[in-house]
Amino acid sequence: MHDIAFKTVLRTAGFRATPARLTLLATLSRARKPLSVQALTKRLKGEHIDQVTVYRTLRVFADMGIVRHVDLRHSHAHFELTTDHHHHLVCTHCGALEDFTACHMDPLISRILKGSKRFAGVRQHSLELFGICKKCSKI
Amino acid sequence: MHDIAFKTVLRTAGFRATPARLTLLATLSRARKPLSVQALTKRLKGEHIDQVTVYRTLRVFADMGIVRHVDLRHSHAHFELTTDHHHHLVCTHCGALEDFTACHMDPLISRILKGSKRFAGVRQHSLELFGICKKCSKI
DNA sequence: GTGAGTGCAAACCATTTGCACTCGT
DNA sequence: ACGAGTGCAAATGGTTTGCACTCAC
Repeated sequence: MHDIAFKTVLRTAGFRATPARLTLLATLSRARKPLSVQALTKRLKGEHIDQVTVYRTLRVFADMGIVRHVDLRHSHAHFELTTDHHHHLVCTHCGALEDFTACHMDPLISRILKGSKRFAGVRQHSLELFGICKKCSKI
Repeated sequence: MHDIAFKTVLRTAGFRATPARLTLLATLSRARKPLSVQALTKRLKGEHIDQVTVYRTLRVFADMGIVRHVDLRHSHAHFELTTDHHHHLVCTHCGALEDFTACHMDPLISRILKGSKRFAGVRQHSLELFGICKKCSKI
């Protein structure tokens, strides 16, 4: 997905395609890993986008469904584009990240829903694996 | 697990079995669902345990591995005993909770580790399902 | 008796809110 | 030109830290 596509996505959803939003989307797209608000704001430095705007914009994106909040068990939130469904391996020692796509949750989810008396449906799921990367395991 | 067992667990791990810690463990044990620090502190009211102590104690327990931090996508953390491995269904509308135990992650995890160049092992995983409960789906 | 554990007050830091200004439409 | 979007400053709220006191060992 690139700049012109982003513009269309925003307009179609009834939002304005401002420079801040387009830059933010482009930066997230380039990053290819979840970014914290701080990291995101720093990478935008040439553009002078306020951190508050980053927060507000990320919330809009999350509500739209094009950005997802990822819990990496740090003290602050991380965000990434939802362009493809994937999850993360996180090294609890150095913070190294790796993606994986095959989570095969659908059979599990439908089995759980069948066994549940109170739940009607599942829309999203969190799934992150926390472990040790090869570098840190050698230390 | 009951009070005397908790005492042993703490002592064995090299920690002191103080009233605050034992009460906290008993409360978590009674709750049978993840509690926020606030909720936890309230339930201990008769005992006059400071919220700061609750935070510090929970960290100790989490480091020991007998308590786990659960991310329910609220603005604050929730904690529960790790006595049995399970996960949660969370209603994104009303916050209703339900447990499920069968997550069958081991095959998935070993498959992912085989395919990973950078990761040596996985120790923990997060997995929560976010959806709509039957009550809220009728509204 | 000694140091781990606790309470209280204050600090910290990620995130949110208020309000006046700006710019996309 | 109208209102959505932004920047700046200030508030908020969950969580952490400093320090003197207490109690489990």
